[in-house]
Amino acid sequence: MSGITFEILARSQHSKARAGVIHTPHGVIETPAFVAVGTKATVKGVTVPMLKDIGLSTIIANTYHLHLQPGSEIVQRAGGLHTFMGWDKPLLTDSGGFQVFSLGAAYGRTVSKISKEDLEEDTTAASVYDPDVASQHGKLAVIDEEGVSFTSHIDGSLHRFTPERSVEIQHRLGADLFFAFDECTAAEAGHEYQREAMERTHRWAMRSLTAHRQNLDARRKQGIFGIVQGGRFEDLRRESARALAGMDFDGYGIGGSYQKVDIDTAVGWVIDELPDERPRHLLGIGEPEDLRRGIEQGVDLFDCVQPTRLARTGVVYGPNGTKLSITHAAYTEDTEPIDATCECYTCRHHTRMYIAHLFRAREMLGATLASIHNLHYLVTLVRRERERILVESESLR
RNA sequence: GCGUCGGUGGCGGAGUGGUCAAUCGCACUUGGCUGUAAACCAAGCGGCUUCGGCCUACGGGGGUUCGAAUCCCUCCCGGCGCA
Repeated sequence: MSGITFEILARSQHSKARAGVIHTPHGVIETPAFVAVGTKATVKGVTVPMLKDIGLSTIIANTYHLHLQPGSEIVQRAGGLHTFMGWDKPLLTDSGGFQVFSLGAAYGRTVSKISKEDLEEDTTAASVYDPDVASQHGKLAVIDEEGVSFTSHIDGSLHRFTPERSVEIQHRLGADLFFAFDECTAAEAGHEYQREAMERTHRWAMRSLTAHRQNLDARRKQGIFGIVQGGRFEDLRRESARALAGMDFDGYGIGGSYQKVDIDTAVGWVIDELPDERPRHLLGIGEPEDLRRGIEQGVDLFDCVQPTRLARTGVVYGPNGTKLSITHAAYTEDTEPIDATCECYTCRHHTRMYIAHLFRAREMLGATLASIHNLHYLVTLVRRERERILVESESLR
């Protein structure tokens, strides 16, 4: 018996959207939901009471980062991730697979998880994982069939992740839900490499699932999600989703890199193939428009660094979702809040000119106030979408 | 008043005959950021430009020189010392 269950409460009559509840040992996640990214057991710059005030129900932390610092044994000794970070609500951990991408193929390059333009296929993408090539390029991660070897970005020490090791670490961290170890590929990787990486990810998924099932205690408390890959190729995406659907995960992550248009297409293909009764998590996606599209496609969970990273670099979601660079000259004497219609702590208490001043003066409160606002903006956006699905569903009856 | 040191782009501060429209830092301006090596990174920052250049600039004025932010004279301004 898994530690988590998913219940669908309502379905939109206009799209594939659905509203539901994920029950976890640490409470419920009302879906669709936006999950805050708390990589190193902290949502950067925001305290737990602030997160609760914003309305966040769930945080996702990272296996790779917590393994390197402070180490999963330390977290376990603290009583698990919940106790360690003082968060008593649902928690997820990502497997570290994304770091294989960001420290491997994407390392030192301007490769983004999202590519906006039509990229030419890079048929040599497979070769970037060759150890020699990798060392030439100064990459920190190298992939083989068994797992990934990587050097710590913190102190250069050598480490190795296998699916079993990732699961073991995630058991120690003790989040309510965690992800199977996967390989996130670059959007421009060609079909050949995407297939190779995808098939390896499937084998890793099975190994992760097996490793999880062997730990009866963890199995009772934690759920595991498999991650669909396949790049932007329909055949691969569908194949990947079908393969994972056959593995009886508690839910499914949709991973990989995308082109902007893929949010509609690739996610749609995947969802067609996934079991309806299991939750789906679109990994690493979080622009307002992407959230709306994902929800329409039937996505239940999202996580993204975008709100907090943008906030720290002085960009906030303004009225109607426009992005404001708060340090622009225009705001230095602007007595309005970031968004007069916003009900977040920041907008209820502070002006644009004040926040602009904090950023110019490099005061850390600026990043905190901006993060509160951006998180609130996305959480509220998703909650409203959820309410709409519920209302639409009721009107149908 | 005498002596002395110094006046360089928004600020600080290099440069001390040509490769200087002038190193660098700060400030400023504008981009970028989507499972966080990110409180970060990048570009710009005298004016004009058909992007090849052109013009105006290193306190003011004058001079030496093929050539001056750099040397000389003079004036103005500031710091310090002595009266």
